[in-house]
Amino acid sequence: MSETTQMLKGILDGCLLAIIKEGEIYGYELAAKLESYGFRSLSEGTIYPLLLRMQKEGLISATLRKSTAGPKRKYYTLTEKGERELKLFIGRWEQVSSSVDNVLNKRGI
Amino acid sequence: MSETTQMLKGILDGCLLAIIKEGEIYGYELAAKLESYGFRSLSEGTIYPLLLRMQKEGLISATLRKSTAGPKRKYYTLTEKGERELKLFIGRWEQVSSSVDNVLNKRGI
DNA sequence: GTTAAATACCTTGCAATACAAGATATATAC
DNA sequence: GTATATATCTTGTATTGCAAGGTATTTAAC
Repeated sequence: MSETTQMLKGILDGCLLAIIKEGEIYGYELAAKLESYGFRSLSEGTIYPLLLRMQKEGLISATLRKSTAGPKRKYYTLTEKGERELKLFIGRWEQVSSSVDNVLNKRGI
Repeated sequence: MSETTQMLKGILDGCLLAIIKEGEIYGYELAAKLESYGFRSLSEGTIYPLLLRMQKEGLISATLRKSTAGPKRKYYTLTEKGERELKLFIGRWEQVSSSVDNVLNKRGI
């Protein structure tokens, strides 16, 4: 297991929501986009199950479309519930990341 | 399970190392310190197993001392291996947190 | 037309870890 | 002796990233 694996837990789902909010996108493209944002190569074994889970939870919805080169693509968009969850995620992230930064910079609140 | 629980995975151990590096400290005190840095009440069921694990891995070492009010305290200090691990953690944290910030601020590298 | 490569998606099972719940022990104050 | 605050540990559960392996489609090369 990679060293950053544990660190991504509870973070990846929010990042996917944030990217999907920018505009309709399909899984394969998402993986590339995450890498462009600085995430080290995330495997499909990570992304596809996550997307399915979030779809089942009603955070995102999917529509199939034909591709110009390959099998059908599954395009995802954010639902209202997904937008609310994204806001909650951002709040949690700000709380946690500022706490960590406080610890690393050695100053209390 | 709390919402931030998953987000703390792979982050807490590094934060403990960073606090222990500041100076000898025991578990009970550590919990209070974490809260002062902004972490919401972390239970002892989280902290003590983590400390034991890190001790077993040789990242920290412990000495028992009498307390003025209560049972003996177990004071922890950082080992050399722990210092190296702390540096690695900081590198991982900077990589991951900047990636997340990139996603949330919607700008690629 | 068959083969190869790139695209695109899914499933199963494992490993790691935060935490709830419960247990134990010491010292002080009443 | 009883209550309270201090201080530590153990067991079991839930969640989730990911490796490994599988399937299907389109285009291009041979």
